[in-house]
Amino acid sequence: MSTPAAPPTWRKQDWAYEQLREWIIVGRLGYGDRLDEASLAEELRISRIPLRHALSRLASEGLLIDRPHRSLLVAPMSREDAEDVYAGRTALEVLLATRATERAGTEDVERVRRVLAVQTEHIAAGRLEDSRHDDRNFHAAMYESARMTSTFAALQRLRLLSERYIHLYLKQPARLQDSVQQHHAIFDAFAAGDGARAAQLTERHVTEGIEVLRTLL
Amino acid sequence: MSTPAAPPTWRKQDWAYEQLREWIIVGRLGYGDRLDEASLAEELRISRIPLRHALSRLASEGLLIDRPHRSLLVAPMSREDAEDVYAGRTALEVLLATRATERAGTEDVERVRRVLAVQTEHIAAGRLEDSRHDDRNFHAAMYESARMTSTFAALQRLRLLSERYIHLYLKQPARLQDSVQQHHAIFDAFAAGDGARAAQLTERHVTEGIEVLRTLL
DNA sequence: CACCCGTATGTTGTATACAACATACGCACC
DNA sequence: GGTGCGTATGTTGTATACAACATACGGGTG
Repeated sequence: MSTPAAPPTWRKQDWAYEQLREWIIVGRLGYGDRLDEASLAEELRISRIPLRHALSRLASEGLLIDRPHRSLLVAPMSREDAEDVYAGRTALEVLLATRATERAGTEDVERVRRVLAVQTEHIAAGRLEDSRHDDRNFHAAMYESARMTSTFAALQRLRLLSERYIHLYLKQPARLQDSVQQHHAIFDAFAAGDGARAAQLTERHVTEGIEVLRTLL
Repeated sequence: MSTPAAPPTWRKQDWAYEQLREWIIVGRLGYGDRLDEASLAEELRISRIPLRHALSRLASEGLLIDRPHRSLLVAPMSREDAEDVYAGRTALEVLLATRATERAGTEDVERVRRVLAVQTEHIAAGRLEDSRHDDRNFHAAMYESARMTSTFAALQRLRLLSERYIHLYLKQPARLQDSVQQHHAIFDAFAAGDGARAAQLTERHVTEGIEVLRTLL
């Protein structure tokens, strides 16, 4: 078993959280798996205390189901859940794209431009493994301009839940090309200050995601 | 200090979570207050371990700010934050009201009717202290029909953040009358299967909340 | 043979003890 | 007198040990 030997630079609880989150997203931990605290703690080379912090955070974010006095469960995936998550995302992303465009200053536009340039480079270099990260970065950089930290946090919750689904299809290079092209289109509307168009393109961007998923679930 | 002496029926971490959440909502714990784990644990008559679970959950839900190796902070309130939270709520509640109405069966309508009846009784009996609870129950009962658990959870995050603001004005009996009247109107549209109208009334319901807040912040 | 209850086993929940880190203070040096 | 570093203090982070609860198994009883 490929237990990461690297000791954490920060708090173990944060490190464990990110590790477990990744395992859940890529399916190393799936629905029905037994989440035994002692075994997990041993595998991660930490004690149960920081592990429990990580688990409790994942539970409050919806990736795990908390059942008092019983083992935690990895939340099941389903087509209904994907539809649910994507519908919620659409509502919030449309709002955030609109406000972000309305409120963006020149430094905001530059920030998003830089993030998009990085993603474009990664695609050109064929670095598929960064795609989920780059995608998240682009939207985060853009929505930062909206100055809506609470709404953005609510969106982040839904985005996190959708990452397991995104993982299902983002390995296909063609999808990455589509995605980055759409990002460029959204960015153009954003930079031009056309909020309605940025929102419309964002809605379409999210919608295409669920459409692809419908063919896979 | 009125430390509740009642021992928890369930896990202490859950009890502490609810206790602290309430203290934050009603302002007994406010921005700038020192959240010292040892003192809080002593006050709640529990050890630091369950307390830390409660704190970490509140932090991941946005009521507290987590700064590694430093005391947690109660998240500040501001007019900008209220605008943010209410804008996000509007987007999600409109979506949920629409879907709830579309998907509701007769048993769903009956459930919401019962909840609304309870609230109406409480108002008539002058039990103001239940108002926040009843308000939450009504919307939860209705949105349950939407069968969108993830989107609903994202909304709950925003609703939780708004409860501190709601607390500012919900003590006024006149507001309660308005609120329950609006609930009846929303319920009528919901029961009639008129999703567009239910959504419109819901949007107005939320909007009135932020409008009242603008006069107070 | 079916059902129920007591017990054994294992897992989660909590407390206590210790280690690591951050901050503030004071002393020395410039 | 001001600045910087070392140390003291206090708080958070983690580990270990124990208690409480849930489940599964087995013996007893109808």
